[in-house]
Amino acid sequence: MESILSISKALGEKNRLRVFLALMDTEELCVCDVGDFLELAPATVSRHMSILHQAGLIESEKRGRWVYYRMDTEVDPRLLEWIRNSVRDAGFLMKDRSKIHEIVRLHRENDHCGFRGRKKTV
Amino acid sequence: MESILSISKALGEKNRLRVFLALMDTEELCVCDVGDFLELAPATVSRHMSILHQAGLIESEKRGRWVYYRMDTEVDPRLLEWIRNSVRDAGFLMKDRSKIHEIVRLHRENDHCGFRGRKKTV
DNA sequence: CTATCATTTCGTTATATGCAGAAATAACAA
DNA sequence: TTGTTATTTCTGCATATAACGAAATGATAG
Repeated sequence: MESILSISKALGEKNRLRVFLALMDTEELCVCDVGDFLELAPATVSRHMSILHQAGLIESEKRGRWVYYRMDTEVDPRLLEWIRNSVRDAGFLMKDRSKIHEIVRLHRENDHCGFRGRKKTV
Repeated sequence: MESILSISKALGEKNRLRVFLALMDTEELCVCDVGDFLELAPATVSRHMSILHQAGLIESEKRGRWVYYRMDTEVDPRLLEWIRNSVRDAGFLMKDRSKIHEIVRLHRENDHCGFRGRKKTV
């Protein structure tokens, strides 16, 4: 029951659910990808990812300066089936999908967040 | 996505999850059954049931003075499969299971909560 | 009708949680 | 080394939510 509870808590917050759905559609994301995606501060994103991780929904891998998150391969396929099926409608999802793909594209071409971030163009 | 979110929120609270699991194992429960089960005030129980109801997880039927809640027949079977499978372990569940059955038995024999409730036996 | 019981709604309080900023840690580049 | 970027942890604040009691509502019994 603890696992149902922690998973439900993890997915019961809009931003975390959006990240998880994005990771069902994207190989891997680092914290700065997600930061641009959700438009939240890195500290906040880090905390959200930690909650998803502790629920066993995602796994992390550190490569160089970046921590990449992806779907945990151990996630119960029954859960994924329910989610995939429930998300069929989702005009919302289309927007998020193109958004995350665009962000990943930019981040991989340039140096992740580096090309902007703290650099005020004012 | 809204449905995933509201369902996850609904099940992401321990007492609501316990009620939902109980309803996967019990035909129907009224508010006072659940009150004795969770050991919470009727007002609190009513609110929890309302949240489960709004998430589409349970349906209600008023019969006489009582409102009976049961699993909503429209709940996605994929969700139920995940839950059923995740709950296999659950030594906790055994305690809750016998507790709810005992409460229902007592309530159906006597007049629901009436035989005690506000009547302090001190 | 009046009384009683079950439930819901409302108001209040305590706790939990999302958020950002600052500081700490880690990895690399120069 | 020093500087830069990415991430995490910590702290404080604002909002969300779970809890109760009291009052309102609905239904039945007398």
